[in-house]
Amino acid sequence: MQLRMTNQREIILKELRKSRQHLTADELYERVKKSMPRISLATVYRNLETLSVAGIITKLEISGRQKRFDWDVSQHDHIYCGQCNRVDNIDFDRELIGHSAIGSPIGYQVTGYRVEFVGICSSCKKKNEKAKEKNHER
Amino acid sequence: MQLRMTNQREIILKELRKSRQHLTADELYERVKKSMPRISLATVYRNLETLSVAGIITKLEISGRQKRFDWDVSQHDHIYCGQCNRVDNIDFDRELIGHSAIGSPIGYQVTGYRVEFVGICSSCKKKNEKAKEKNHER
DNA sequence: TTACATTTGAAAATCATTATTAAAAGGGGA
DNA sequence: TCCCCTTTTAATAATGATTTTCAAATGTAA
Repeated sequence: MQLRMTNQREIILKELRKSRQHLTADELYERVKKSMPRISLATVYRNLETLSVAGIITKLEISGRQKRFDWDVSQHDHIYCGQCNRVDNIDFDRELIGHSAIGSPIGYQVTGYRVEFVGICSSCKKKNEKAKEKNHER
Repeated sequence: MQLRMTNQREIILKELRKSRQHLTADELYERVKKSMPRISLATVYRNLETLSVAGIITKLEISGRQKRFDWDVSQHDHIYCGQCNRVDNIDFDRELIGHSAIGSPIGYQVTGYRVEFVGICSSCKKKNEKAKEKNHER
């Protein structure tokens, strides 16, 4: 894990950690640009890849188009908002699955599993309620 | 669900059902072209979307690049090969999760969850063994 | 049959991501 | 320090998957 910490690498990592969120490459790009305006989006992608291969961050395999990155490398699961694609952590006992007998994997050698919860985040819930009210007004 | 069954729509659906697999849009396109050579890839995408919105098929939100479509709309989980991206069904007791208390969804209204297993499929396993043998020969 | 709506094929556009390339920056070791 | 070699970068082009656009074709209802 002897990974050279270049300037841009360090700023990208610091910004992701500071955010405490699950950001996409371009969200992170927007933030990093503030302190390093000439950085390129490709550099952000490249370093996020490097950092995740090194195990310093995690690349999340989640639904939706854009990938998101997690500063928290401990094994945990996520929930995402089906409306705005926001991602948050969810507390859930992974052992439940690990200990369950996995039936008929038809010749597969199972190496892992991911659990992904789907829902509506609180901010979208509020938005929807307001839109509903407006509908009633008409 | 009163969905007009156009010619192309019907052929696409029939081909997917016939395959008994989890095909990508372009895999399906290649198959459909055989009986309808002038069909366009956009039509395949368009109709797969329409069919899945209507609940006649399922669009799979899986890891990897291309989305896959499932003729089987019953709720079940999948395993995918991390090497060739092939997708298969996996038999697994979803109740395990449904009954588990879901901790701190921080304001989310949970609407569902997906479990995705990862592994190496039997055909890739074989391939790898052969490659290994070849390595030893040298 | 006419009039309107839906669907299609072909092509262009979009979106996220990766590859290319020439220039800049970083390490050593003499 | 200077030289040489490797890595990284910014900018841009390229890629792959999917979606959009639009004019033509098809379907439907009165």
